[in-house]
Amino acid sequence: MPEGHTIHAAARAHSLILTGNVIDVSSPQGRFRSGAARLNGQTCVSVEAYGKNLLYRFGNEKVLRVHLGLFGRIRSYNSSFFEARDTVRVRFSEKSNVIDITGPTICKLLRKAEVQNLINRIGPDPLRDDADPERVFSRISKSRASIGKLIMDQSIISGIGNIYRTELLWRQSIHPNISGRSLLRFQLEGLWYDAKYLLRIGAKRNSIITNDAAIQNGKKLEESVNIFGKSSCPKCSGNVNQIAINGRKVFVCDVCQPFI
DNA sequence: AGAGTTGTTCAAGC
DNA sequence: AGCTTGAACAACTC
Repeated sequence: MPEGHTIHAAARAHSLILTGNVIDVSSPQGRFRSGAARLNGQTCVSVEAYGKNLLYRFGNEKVLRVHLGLFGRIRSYNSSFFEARDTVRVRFSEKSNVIDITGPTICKLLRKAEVQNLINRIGPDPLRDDADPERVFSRISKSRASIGKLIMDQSIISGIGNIYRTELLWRQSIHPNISGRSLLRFQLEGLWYDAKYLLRIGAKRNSIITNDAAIQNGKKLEESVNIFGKSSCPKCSGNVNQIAINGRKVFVCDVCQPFI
């Protein structure tokens, strides 16, 4: 049952107008159809990120939660004459600027209480000023699970994905299979502050850059990372092993990241 | 054309 | 309870 919500918003800070149907993604029919929406003129007052969640707040206190998941994309066009492809779930538009969102795993209007629940259940986000790293340290220190798993658990720390996981652990010389509770304080701090550093660069450049030497000019991912997808370690030239954690590839240098 | 992918969530079982 | 695994889902690229 497609439950369509119609929104028309002008985002002050981002100067966008959202027109179109915002529909729970669980509806297979939930897709944007040009001209299908009747607008109700709600103003988008802010756009905010909590980890990988984007929250678009509207003047009527409603909040649009967008999570791009693995396949979701946000594309912008300079012409409103670009017809939305039929996979578009939300279109923001203003004059000749258009932003389309496709493939989000979550794209849903939340009530106030649901927003609070969401914020409460996701871990501190290194990109946020209000994030408390002690919450992260204490969770990791209590867990027997591997740091490779914990660091990508969005309820413990939010924002880190598969590539940052590999790169962070390599940069901090920590083997992914070491259990969380055996990490030392300086290692926890190393991971947190490096995550902050790398994610800031990523947000600024709109690209994953973890190699200090990489000056990113539209280069490929492989030139911007250290060992993700690589077969040899840039530090010691040794062999890089590929392991799987929760079915995702993780790359490790057993020399630089000793499994103590 | 088929494989691969920068992710989450739920359910079930140990 | 904490942890693990598997499945489902998404849309596009090469």
